[in-house]
Amino acid sequence: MKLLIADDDPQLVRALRITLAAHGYEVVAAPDGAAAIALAAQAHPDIVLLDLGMPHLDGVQVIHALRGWMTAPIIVVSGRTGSADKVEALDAGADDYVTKPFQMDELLARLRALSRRSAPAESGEASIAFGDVTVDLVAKAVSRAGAHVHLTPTEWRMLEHLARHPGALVTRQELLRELWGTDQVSDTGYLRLYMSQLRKKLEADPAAPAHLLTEQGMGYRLVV
Amino acid sequence: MKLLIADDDPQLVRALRITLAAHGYEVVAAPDGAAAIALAAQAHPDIVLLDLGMPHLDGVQVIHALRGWMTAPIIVVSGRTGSADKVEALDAGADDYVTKPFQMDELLARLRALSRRSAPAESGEASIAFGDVTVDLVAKAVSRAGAHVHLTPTEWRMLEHLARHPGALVTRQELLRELWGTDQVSDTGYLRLYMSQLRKKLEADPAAPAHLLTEQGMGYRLVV
DNA sequence: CGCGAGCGTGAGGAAAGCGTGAGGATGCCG
DNA sequence: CGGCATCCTCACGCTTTCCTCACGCTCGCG
Repeated sequence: MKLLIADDDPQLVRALRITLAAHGYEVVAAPDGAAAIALAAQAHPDIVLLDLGMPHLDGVQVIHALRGWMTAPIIVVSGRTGSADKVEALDAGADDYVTKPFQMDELLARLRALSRRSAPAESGEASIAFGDVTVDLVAKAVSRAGAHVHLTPTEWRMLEHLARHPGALVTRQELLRELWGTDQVSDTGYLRLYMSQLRKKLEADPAAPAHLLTEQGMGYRLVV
Repeated sequence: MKLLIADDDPQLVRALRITLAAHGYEVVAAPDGAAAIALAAQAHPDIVLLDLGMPHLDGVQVIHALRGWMTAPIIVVSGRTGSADKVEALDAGADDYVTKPFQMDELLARLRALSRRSAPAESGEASIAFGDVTVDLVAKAVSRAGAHVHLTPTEWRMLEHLARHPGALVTRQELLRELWGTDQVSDTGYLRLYMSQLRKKLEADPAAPAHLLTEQGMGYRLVV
C-alpha cells in the first residue's frame, strides 16, 4: 500500500513517515502542491494524505488537479476546522477530512477504512481459471468452454476450497474438516468419489487429470 | 438515493429527516439497533447514518451485523469524541465518523463524498432481460413478450434480488434475510412457493425452467 | 513375479430437498 | 359486510444428492 504525503511541515512529515512505515505503508512525501501533483503522477499512490495549508498552490486546487486523472482516495489533513473549508474540500473530491491536531490511531483507522473500500474494486480475485474451466467464487458458478457446469453442493465446496488455494497442496484432513466437519481420518471414501465426479465434469481426460491432481498419501492439488 | 437513519433521539431524527429530504434524499429511520438491521435488510439503503449510543444493541455490533451482508457506506454519528471509539467503529466497518454536534453542511458534504465513491461500484444495470422477459429495476416493472406482468410485492422482491445478481447463485439464507429479515433456516416453504409462482408467470415451461434455476441444497440462480 | 496399499469408478438404496395444489388466515377497499 | 388479493401452512409425490459397497487398476517393493 503506497501513500503520498503532501505537507510543508517537515516535523509532521517525519512523524507520519515513521508511524506509517511502521504500519506497513510505503511512504513518499512532497513539500508543496506542485510537487505533490508531480509525485502522484510518477509514483501512483494508493492513498493521498493532503495538507490544505501549503504554499504556492491551494489545497483545493491540488484536489481538483489530482481528481482530473486519478481515483485514489484523498484524505485532507488541515488545521482549518470550519465547516465551509470541509465542504469545499470534500466537494472538490476529497474522501475524508481530518482536523489538526489529530490522534494517530484515528488517522490509521480512517486509512484502513478507505483502503478497505477501494481495495476490492482494484484487485478482485473473484475468479480463477484453469484449462478451459473458469471458477467464479463470488457467483458460485463454474463454466467450461463457456458453458455452465452444474455441480452438487458437495462438489462445489470441494472445488471452492481447492480454488481458494490454487497450486497449494490440500490435505485430506483439511478437506474432511471443511466439508464434513469431522476429523475422522478413518475412511476417505467420500473424497475419492467426489474428486472422481469433479474430474468427470471438469477434466478433458478424467483418467489423466491435468489440473485436479492427486498427491499420493497426502491429498489433492489444483494446478492452474 | 435512499438513506437509513438509526438514532434514538426523535428530535435529531426529525431535523435530519427534514434537511435530508430537502436535499433530495429518501429517508427511512429506526429508533434502535435491532430495528435498524431489520429495516436495512428490507429497504436497501444506499447509505446508513448510525448513532452509536442506542439502547439494547451496541452500535459496533450493529456495524458488524450490517457488514455481514451489505456493502453500503456507513457513517457513524456519535457524541463520543475519543479516538478509541472512532478506531473501534471504523475498524468494525464504518466508512466515516462524525462527532456531535456537527454542522449539517459538513454532513451533507460527507454524504456526497461517500455516494460519489460508491456510486460506480454499486450501479448495476437499470434493466435486465432473459428469454422474452424484461425486468426494469428502476420502474419496478416486469414485461413478458411486451405485455406487462403483474407480480405481488413478495414475488417482485424475490425477482429483484435475483435480477441484481444475474448469473450468481443466491443462497436461501440470503433470500430469507432479504425478504423476511430473518435468519431462520428452519423451513424454506415460502421460497419454494414463490419461486413456483414466479416460474408460472415468467417461464415458458414452469416444469422445466430455463432461467430461474434451482441449485439443490444451495439456492437459486437467474441465468440470462 | 507376487503382493499389499492406495486410488478411481460404477451401481444402487436411503435420505434429504424440491415443486405444486388445496385451502385457511389476514388485511384492504368499496 | 362481502369480495379480493396476498401471504402462509400443510401434505404428497417426485427428483436429486449423498453415501456405502464392491471391484479393478497402478505402483512401489521385496
